[in-house]
Amino acid sequence: MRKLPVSFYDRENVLQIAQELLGKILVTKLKGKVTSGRIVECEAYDGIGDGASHAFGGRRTNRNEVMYAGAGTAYVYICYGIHYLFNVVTNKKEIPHAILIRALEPEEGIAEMMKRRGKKLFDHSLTKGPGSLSVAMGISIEDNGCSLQSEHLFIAGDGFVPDKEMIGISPRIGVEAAGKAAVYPYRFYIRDSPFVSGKK
DNA sequence: CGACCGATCGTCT
DNA sequence: GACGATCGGTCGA
Repeated sequence: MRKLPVSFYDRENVLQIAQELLGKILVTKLKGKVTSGRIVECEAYDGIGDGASHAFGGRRTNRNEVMYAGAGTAYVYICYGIHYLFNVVTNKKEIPHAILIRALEPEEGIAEMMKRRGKKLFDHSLTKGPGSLSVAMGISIEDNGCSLQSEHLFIAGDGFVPDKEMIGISPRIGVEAAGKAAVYPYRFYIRDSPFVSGKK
């Protein structure tokens, strides 16, 4: 298992990177607890021309400032006042590309994830959906701006690459109000994974 | 199983 | 002062 280098994130085609993130492993190490999960669903947000992006039209505020940081930075923000949503920033500094991680298949530390989620029984909802996976992985607003080369939060590969036909593509979820961008096929997921959120 | 709805608060207008 | 890149519970079929 090998941490993805900055060069993985530092590329121009955010759709390509999003697709390549499927099958990679998100890892956190917090207070001695290791939790990890394989990425099975993500969405690309393609910079200032993307009507569904927080950076649409070059918008730049305290909240989304981290989107303008260099490749391989964590962008975490609060959604609906309740949920932390975890994104990875791609492309060069000042170019606000990002990928929202929407679902994982748990690997290590399942008991710890269940504890964080307040679950007694293991089921697919453990790491299904961006808000849920943040809780399971212990990701919070404190991780906003954190480098993904950190020891406590990173994404790694173990050589597994999903076959092309395992990958589904669809419009993004929850962006109905984004006009033209609402129908862009920027969501990527593993077709047969029960941990994928939304419709297949 | 699908549709609906309330929770909850930081962010931007 | 309105509005979310959501979740989980409830209700009805």
